[in-house]
Amino acid sequence: MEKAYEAKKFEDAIYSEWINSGYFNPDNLPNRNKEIFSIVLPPPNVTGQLHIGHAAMLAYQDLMVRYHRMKGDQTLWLPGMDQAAIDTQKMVDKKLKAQGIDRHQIGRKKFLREVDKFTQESKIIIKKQLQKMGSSLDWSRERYTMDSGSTKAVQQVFIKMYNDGLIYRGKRVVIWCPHCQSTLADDEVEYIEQKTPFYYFRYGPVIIGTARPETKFSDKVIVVHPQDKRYKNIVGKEFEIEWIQGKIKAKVIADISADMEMGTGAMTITPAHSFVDFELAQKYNLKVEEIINKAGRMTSAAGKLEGAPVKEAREKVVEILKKKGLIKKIDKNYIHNLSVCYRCRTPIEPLLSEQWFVNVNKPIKKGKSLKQLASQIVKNGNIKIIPERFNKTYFQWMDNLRDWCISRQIWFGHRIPVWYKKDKYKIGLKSPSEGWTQDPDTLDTWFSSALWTFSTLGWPEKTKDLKKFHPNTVMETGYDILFFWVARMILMTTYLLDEKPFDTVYLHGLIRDKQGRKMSKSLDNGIDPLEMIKDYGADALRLSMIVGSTPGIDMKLYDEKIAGFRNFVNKLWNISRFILLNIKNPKIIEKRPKPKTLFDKWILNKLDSLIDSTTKDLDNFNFSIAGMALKHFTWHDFADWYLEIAKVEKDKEEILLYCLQNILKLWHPFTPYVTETIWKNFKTDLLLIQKWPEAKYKKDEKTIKNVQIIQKIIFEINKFKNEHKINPKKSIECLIISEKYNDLINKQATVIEKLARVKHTTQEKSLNTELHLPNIKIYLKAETRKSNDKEIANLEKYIESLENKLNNKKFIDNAPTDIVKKEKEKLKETKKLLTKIKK
RNA sequence: GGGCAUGUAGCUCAGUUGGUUAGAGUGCUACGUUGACAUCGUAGAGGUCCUCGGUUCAACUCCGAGCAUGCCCACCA
Repeated sequence: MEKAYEAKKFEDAIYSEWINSGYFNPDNLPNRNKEIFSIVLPPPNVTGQLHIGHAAMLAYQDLMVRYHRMKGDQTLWLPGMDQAAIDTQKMVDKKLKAQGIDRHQIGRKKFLREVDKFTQESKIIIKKQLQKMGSSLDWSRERYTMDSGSTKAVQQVFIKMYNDGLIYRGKRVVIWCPHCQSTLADDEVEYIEQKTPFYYFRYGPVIIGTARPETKFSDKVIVVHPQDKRYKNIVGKEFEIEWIQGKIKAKVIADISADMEMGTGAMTITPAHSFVDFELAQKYNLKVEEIINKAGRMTSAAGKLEGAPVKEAREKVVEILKKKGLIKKIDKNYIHNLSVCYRCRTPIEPLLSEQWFVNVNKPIKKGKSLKQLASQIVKNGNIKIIPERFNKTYFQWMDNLRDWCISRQIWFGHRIPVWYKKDKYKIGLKSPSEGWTQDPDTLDTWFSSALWTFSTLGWPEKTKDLKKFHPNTVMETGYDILFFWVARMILMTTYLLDEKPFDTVYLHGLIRDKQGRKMSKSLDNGIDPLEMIKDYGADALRLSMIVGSTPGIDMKLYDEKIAGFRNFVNKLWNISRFILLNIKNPKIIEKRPKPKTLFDKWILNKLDSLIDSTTKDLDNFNFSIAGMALKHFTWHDFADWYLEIAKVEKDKEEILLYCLQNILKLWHPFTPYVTETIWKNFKTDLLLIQKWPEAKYKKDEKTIKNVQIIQKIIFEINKFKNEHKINPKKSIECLIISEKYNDLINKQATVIEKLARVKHTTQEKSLNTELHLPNIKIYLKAETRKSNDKEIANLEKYIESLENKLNNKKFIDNAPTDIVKKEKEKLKETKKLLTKIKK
């Protein structure tokens, strides 16, 4: 073994060994129990690069998967990729544009061939990157949201939902990007804060406020709140009003959607260009008239302004109303959020469009709608969300869910299985007969991802895998896609399979830069996981994202942090190196060896405790806590103490090996590469499939206490040397006297001598320094004498606080007796210590 | 506007049912390099646990109010 662990020398070869073993595939795993652990990889987009967020998700998932595999569970982690329709199409567009090609020139078929070429290449790159992290994914089951299986599932679902009356075609308000010429999903909208003039107009009997006067051409309804006293006497009446294009008739209705506090409390509605207004229009059966078209220009409803771009029309409308004296006030400091397309930053238009929708409100099963089913299954506790607080977020979103627009006006994606002939249309995969043309649109990319937990397992066929691995045990993903993905999976699965998609949702936080900013291309503050792996190794990168992170809470990541964990990985390497250097043919130690000395007992008891706690922590998703405890044990208990003891007390081969082997097993899910590399020294099966350690843990109080005393003695002597700038290597004369611990100290004399670098003597006279510990006196021969002022002050303060507590009758009366006893003991010992020091 | 989080050592963060003289890593300082490890060791300095109230014998921990920061949703009346 080399002096330092160089990750890049080993990682690739180790990964190949794992792959060749076939053990990533649960069908090949030996000695399985009945438990199932299944998890599906949230499919990365086929647009190319893996980012640090992916690395984090892989670290958490691989941790769980490796743990369960070692426990003997039938463990499946299924990989795959997502077509990311819009993103991918845009990237290919860009690539072609660089060659001077426009996709409309070459046509749909040729364009899709280009997309195919691009995604093929991309998949290979991503796969390699996923593997670099050490992900133990079952590649034999690799899937893609556009492969034949997925496609079949998507088509079948569409048809079933249509037949169940859950998918319909309708003219409804959608989010539209006039530049991209497509509908957008909610998450594809960004907001820019902007100052816009906000106009107040005289509109018959009321004043209305708006930032978008150009949409107001055909507003003919005034809405006020039913309890608004100001307008009580005009509700239900009709008024003739002077408006943009002359006189119009407008009636007043009362609805709770009007906010009394907002503006004047009265509003007019524009059903074709607002979700809220559209719903109101349906409720009251109002006419829905389009004012803006898909190109972002005014329609014939705007009369003379037909064809004008939105911005221009706004200015003109204001001018007209000004001339008519209908402007009451203009607020120039109004700030609002402008919605823009996330890709081209064009202001989006909510507008009426003929699209395909999923009806989330229609009662289907036992009178429950899709969204009610999806809500209920979480409410009933059938799906557990970690951290819990996201339940609330989930319900809020689900309860307010509107019909889901699933058609997209792009070429790449699952094509909508609908055929048109004049005004007729038919659902089906093939043209019904001559003269029918297929819908040119494709489905929202989330439609296929929503089926991911079961389409990957072979659904709609009733496969063995589906039966065995569905529902998934865990869904691990970032909280940022709780709505877009997690919620939609729950919705689709409860409807299609009558079950949940997974038992537990573990939502990790997002990775941020050192300043807490989101990582983005424009800021150029991204951390490339591959760079980090190259510099520090995959294990260090994984640890840096597991330890110190809490689910649902963002985490900052930066070089120094990863470097710190690289140091730990190296420490683990050197611990092993030290142990293995002296052992020629290291055997596997199956049984817990019999302890011979105090420290043997201690380390084995601590190890039992660690095995116990790590198992519990991993079962409870406390990854960070598990990692910290492991790290503490490995570095401090085992390396700093026990290995040093082993240099003094000989013949510890068995215990050292036993501890090391267990440490490696416990670490393996966290740091698979270095542990597997070290494990090779044992010349046996891969660590990957070693059995997870089990231990019956009972705290050995006495041993732990005794060791603490010895540690404290050594610590005090070291501290003394340090404070007096005595070379730690220099052995000084020492005498330790303790009635209470006489036996213990005598037995551990050699350990103390070696670790504290002292020489025992019986000649008390020559020893001019005394250190104080409860029930123990340490005499040292040293030139200097330290000042105790600060220590005395501290102790006096502490004693005072303890005395106050114990003099408090309420405390004595109310606190549990063992607490009182403990406090009394503390006081007694501290007092003793103080008098000794004062002397 | 509605909701959710976060606020603990210079920095990054732990702190699991209320009882610790409040912890880790990193950075800093000092001394060192002992049979593995300078990607190391030993020790030190450094904290009104955001503020104010309340519950309690006891609050970093529970409750309320406030301040600060971040995020999500709604909003172009």
